[in-house]
Amino acid sequence: MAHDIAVGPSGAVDAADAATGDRRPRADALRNRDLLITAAAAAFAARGADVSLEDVARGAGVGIGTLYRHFPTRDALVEAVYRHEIDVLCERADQLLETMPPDQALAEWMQLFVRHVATKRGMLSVLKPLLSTNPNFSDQTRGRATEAASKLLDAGVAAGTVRADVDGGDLLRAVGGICMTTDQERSEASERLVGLLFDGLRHGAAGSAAAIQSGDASTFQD
Amino acid sequence: MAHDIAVGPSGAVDAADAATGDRRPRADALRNRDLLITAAAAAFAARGADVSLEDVARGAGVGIGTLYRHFPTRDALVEAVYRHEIDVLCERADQLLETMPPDQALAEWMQLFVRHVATKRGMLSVLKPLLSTNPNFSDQTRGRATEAASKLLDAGVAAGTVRADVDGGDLLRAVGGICMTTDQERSEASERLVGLLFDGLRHGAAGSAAAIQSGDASTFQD
DNA sequence: TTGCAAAACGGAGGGAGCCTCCGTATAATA
DNA sequence: TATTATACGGAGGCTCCCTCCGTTTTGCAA
Repeated sequence: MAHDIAVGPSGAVDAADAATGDRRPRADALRNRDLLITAAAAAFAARGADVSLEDVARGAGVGIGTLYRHFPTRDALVEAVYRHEIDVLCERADQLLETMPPDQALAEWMQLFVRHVATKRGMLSVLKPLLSTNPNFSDQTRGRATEAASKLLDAGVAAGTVRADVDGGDLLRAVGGICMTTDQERSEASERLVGLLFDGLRHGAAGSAAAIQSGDASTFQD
Repeated sequence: MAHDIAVGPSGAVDAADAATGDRRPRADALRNRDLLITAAAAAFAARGADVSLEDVARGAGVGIGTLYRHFPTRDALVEAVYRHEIDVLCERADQLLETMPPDQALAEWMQLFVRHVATKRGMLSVLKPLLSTNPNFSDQTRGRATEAASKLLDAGVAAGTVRADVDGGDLLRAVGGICMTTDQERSEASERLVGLLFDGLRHGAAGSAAAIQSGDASTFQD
């Protein structure tokens, strides 16, 4: 699943790679890396944030030393698992934009985000503390999600159905924050709150007065 | 704090008291409890979430056994420190309601919440993982905050300036969640997001159309 | 004041997880 | 096949967690 994370084909290795002396990893290294990510995902989902890394290594069938070589910190391991989840959401943003009006796509994506997070119960308990504690966690990965959020927002702004003074990063933080405070049984509450946020996003849009007066105010009442 | 548990005239001791064996805590126990809370607050603020409880005990000048007797879990200790912070916010809610219109008080309180949280940097790194991971954390304390939020919301709903389909718990979760995703340097971003949320709260209020048409749409533009 | 439980104290110690280090095994290369 | 750069694995040292129990202190009553 995460093969593309590894260094690309040797032809694509750029000057920086040459400078640091990077070279193509050995086959067993690549294989073990994947085994570890898979085992970690399973362990986190099943047993939550506090799994011992020794257990993860055991689950992957490798030694603890191998785990630490690939992922020097616990965070690094979590991030590798996390990245895949984000990829899924980013892809969906594009799909949504292709199949419905921007504001609807945005609303849909925000809800999708909540549901997606709610599904990953075990993972969530791992991510939550990390995301909330470490602002530098996964700048790169978060950047991809921010990009997706921005794309949706921009499309809405261009269509005049979404206000212009919120950026993708802000939106992501808000939605993420809401997800973080609710547990699985309350995911319905999250959806309501995210709906609320979305209403805020429409409020003040270029064409909002018209939308409101036409009685289209409450988007998430169904 | 638990003095009222103590009995009146000895003759009035009832079966329940005798059964649970409740009695007034000893003076040294009370003193050590306070010492521990103070030391913990300092340690958390200075060194973040990962202080060893052994260090906290040392800082308070008591043994580790004493710490564990008073606070059987790390969470219990954090909660004791946390409670005080919440008390401050609850008091402010009442004050605000007395001095300004409900919706304005609500907006003000939400912003106050953000700023208050942003100030407690060190504490925050302790609270965040806890609040987000443990849904049962401090039901009681959280209950007090929820109550304050509900009071503000209810007043707004009664005045027709706030929509009626959001409860205090939801609001608290949303604001708390937003705080959690932003760090100190970005507290200004949190304020913007909370403002956004507030706009969502007004949108759909009994009197919202009038408010919007009177040009009072953007509350947080100053 | 003195004596006596009851309550609280403190820290040793067993257990668990973290992470490093280095001898051994293995894939890539010639 | 021989060589060497890489990667593997797990023992071991360290820290922290938390419990347990002998010692100390406090509050109460005589």
